[in-house]
Amino acid sequence: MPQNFSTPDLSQTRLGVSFFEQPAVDVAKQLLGVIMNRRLGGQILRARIIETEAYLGPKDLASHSSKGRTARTEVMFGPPGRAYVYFIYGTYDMFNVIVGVPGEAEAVLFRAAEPLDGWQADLSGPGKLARAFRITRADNASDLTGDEIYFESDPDYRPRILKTKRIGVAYAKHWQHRLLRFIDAKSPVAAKLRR
DNA sequence: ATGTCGATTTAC
DNA sequence: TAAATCGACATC
Repeated sequence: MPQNFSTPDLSQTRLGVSFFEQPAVDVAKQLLGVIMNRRLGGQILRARIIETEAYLGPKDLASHSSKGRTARTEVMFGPPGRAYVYFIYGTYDMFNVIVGVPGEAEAVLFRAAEPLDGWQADLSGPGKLARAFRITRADNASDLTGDEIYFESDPDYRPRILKTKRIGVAYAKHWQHRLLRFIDAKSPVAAKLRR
């Protein structure tokens, strides 16, 4: 039986480690429009990412890595493409991906997304996004290029990228003013995001 | 051992 | 505009 060698390889659209090896700002921007996948038992939860924030390492006073290497931030100083999940306000888990050069502790926070495939969920905020995707501290340090949580590019989708200051980082001296939050203005959900 | 405060959300 | 809620981190 002759094999069909021209069968499209769907995994080509899946984002690998090299994508996450880029600087945080690049990853944060390129993540807009990307499809996030989470395998839960038999089904897969999917959503298009529409809001992210970049955190630039120990020098960035808004980043947890500016506190140095601690039990909590340890994963930030590790290899890119891994999850950094932390608990805050006694209620929410925040989902991030480590990016850039290992040891430089850059990260991107996932802040909002549009559910796909008829999935009814409110993903407009980092706490709500993580909760809906069932992501908790148990997922900390997990590989985001594997089969549990992974990302697919959608070359046909072109986001309209809006830049603003990051949310909730007023304590971060001059870093609070940096335009490190990225929103896809094309998304209907973008209209109701916090300003 | 104790106090402060947060990469948020929701309700008043 | 403020309360909820608890763990990380700093300080005593």
